[in-house]
Amino acid sequence: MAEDGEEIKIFRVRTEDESDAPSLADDKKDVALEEEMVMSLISDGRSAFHPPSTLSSMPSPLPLFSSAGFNPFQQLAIQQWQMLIFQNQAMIANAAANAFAAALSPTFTAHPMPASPLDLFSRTMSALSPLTGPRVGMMGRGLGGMGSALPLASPFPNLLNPMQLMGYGAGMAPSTSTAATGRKRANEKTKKAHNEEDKKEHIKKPKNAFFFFMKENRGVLKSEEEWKDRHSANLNAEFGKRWRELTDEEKQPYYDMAAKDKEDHAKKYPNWNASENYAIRAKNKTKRDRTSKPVEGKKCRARFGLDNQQKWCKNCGIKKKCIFAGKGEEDEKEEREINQTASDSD
DNA sequence: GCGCCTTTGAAGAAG
DNA sequence: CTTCTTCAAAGGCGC
Repeated sequence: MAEDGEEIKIFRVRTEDESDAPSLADDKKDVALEEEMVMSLISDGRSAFHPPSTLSSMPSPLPLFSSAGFNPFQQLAIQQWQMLIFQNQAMIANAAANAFAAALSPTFTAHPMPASPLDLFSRTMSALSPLTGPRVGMMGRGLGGMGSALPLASPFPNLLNPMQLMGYGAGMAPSTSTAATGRKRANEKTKKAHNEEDKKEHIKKPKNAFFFFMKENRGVLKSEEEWKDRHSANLNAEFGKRWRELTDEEKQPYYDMAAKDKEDHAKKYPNWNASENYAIRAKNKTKRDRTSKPVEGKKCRARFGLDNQQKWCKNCGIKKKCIFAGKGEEDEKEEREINQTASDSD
């Protein structure tokens, strides 16, 4: 538990109760409009990023993010996302408001103001992530006093975002990366994918709730000064701590994501079995012995020795059956020896 | 290039 | 049925 003065930062999700009720109807209208746009985007069945007539007649979007240097598919995705974002300035403003609230809130230090258009773009991408759904995700904390932040519904449930195309997971954004770094990572990923195509397809396990929690909040934790340069293992330990501090209700959205992931996985790979992955790495891996406890299961005499009888269990102390040991012939013989030694010394 | 670290939860294997 | 083991993710580090 928290010590005096120690601040516990827990990644909580916003519930509907916390959202801004008066704006709900407007938001629903916006979402419906945007869903219609998205449906028109994907209706030709060829590309989710095919420009619909309504968008192609729009004025040029703001130059939020240069798509120069990316491959044509990524460029198209970026440009079209910019168009969508251009139409969703309320959301962008909301992202900025959230970030501003975060900067002002004494209990929330994770999110300073967007440092650049790219930063703002990245955050918006994160907020619109299909994975994030109707939740605020990384911006869910520290908004208590604002009241003006709009709920960030995800209007594009079927749309990939450019960050994912560039190799970043949903909810993640290259906070300080340059476009060149993004390209490098994308190329590495592509190269790796090609190599893996040669081998048998490796179907990964669906993620559990805790992994969704980590995935969604890793960027947030890493933006905190204390955790900025820490090793992943340290971060994960912290995630474990924060996860345990969440209530069941707060964990529920992550369990829902895991259930959805499991369901999708089962649909996609109906014949897949988790054990298919078991031997892939294990055969090259020295098995870590996590169970070996040197003298576990033996009697107190063997565990602690005759010189440490004060550590023996109650039963051993009164020459009865040891509560730790399994009893076999050897044990009985050993016990007889103890008894004999004890009576000899009397 | 690959295992380790570190977490939780799901699932399969083993007892 | 219970317990144990593996693997999902992340990314720096060491061999």
